[in-house]
Amino acid sequence: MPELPEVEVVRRGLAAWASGRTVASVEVRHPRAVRRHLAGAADFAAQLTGERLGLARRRGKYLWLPLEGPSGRAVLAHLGMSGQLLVQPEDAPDEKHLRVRLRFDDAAGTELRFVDQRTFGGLSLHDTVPGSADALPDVISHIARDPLDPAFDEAAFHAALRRRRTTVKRALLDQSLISGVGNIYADEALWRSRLHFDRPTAGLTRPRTAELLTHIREVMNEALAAGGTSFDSLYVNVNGESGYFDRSLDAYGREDEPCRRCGTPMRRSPWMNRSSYFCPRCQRPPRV
DNA sequence: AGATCGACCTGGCCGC
DNA sequence: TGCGGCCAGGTCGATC
Repeated sequence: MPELPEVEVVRRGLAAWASGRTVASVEVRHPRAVRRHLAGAADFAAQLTGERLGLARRRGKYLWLPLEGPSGRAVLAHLGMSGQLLVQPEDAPDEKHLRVRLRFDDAAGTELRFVDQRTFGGLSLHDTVPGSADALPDVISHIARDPLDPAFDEAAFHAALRRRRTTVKRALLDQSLISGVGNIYADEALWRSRLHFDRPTAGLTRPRTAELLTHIREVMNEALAAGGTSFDSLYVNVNGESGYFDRSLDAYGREDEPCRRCGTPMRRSPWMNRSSYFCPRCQRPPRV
């Protein structure tokens, strides 16, 4: 399940192996992999063909490549739950769940593939926000900056938490408040912060918000370091299991296992059609 | 406008 | 062994 660190590793791979190349052809093998394109997959392919790809960018879990032509557009990617962007030799066998293939007009001998078992992810083509330095696609202008972005506004984030009538984990997963955090990193950061997922955000003090952000950044940077080590090959080859799943998680998936701080058995609570893992002793639920 | 919830999707796993 | 059903979960759009 790619969250911010995994997506950043993919971005670096794209910057190294796809940016600067010109698209020779696009093959869409599954219509659902092309998103929000009313004119259809064939038109998507036609629009992209002949375009030179600019430097790969990322905000939260979204990735995009600005097109260097005069259109001022960008090709946007979201990996969803199971998406991968792979730079593969042109003669490598097709993956079972290959959805989109981009061939290039150079002699590098590699192509870019979007592979996605569950098709929650996809590619799309968008206008970019006028004047934005990083060619932000207009459809993701509602996505907040992520906590690793130097321009992330901590004071504004805290103010938004205080204003909202919601709970802390819901807020962490709300990509319009802070982006890049998914279920796994939310649970990890909350455990490190000794915060129960159901704590109201309105009661958070500024130091508590600062501590939470510090832990989010720590867990993401550790994951990035782990994922980065697997990125030394010729190919972008990253998925939700990149590196981070090899290291031990402190909260996620550890139901009934001892808390690494106090030894109390960890718990799993059903939460918004998914699960929250927490230590019932270190992370006390709020009084109702 | 803010909050909530269902739909989307497929493979792995569990229980009968 | 086979099969049905559940689970994983990020995002968007509909609804209140």
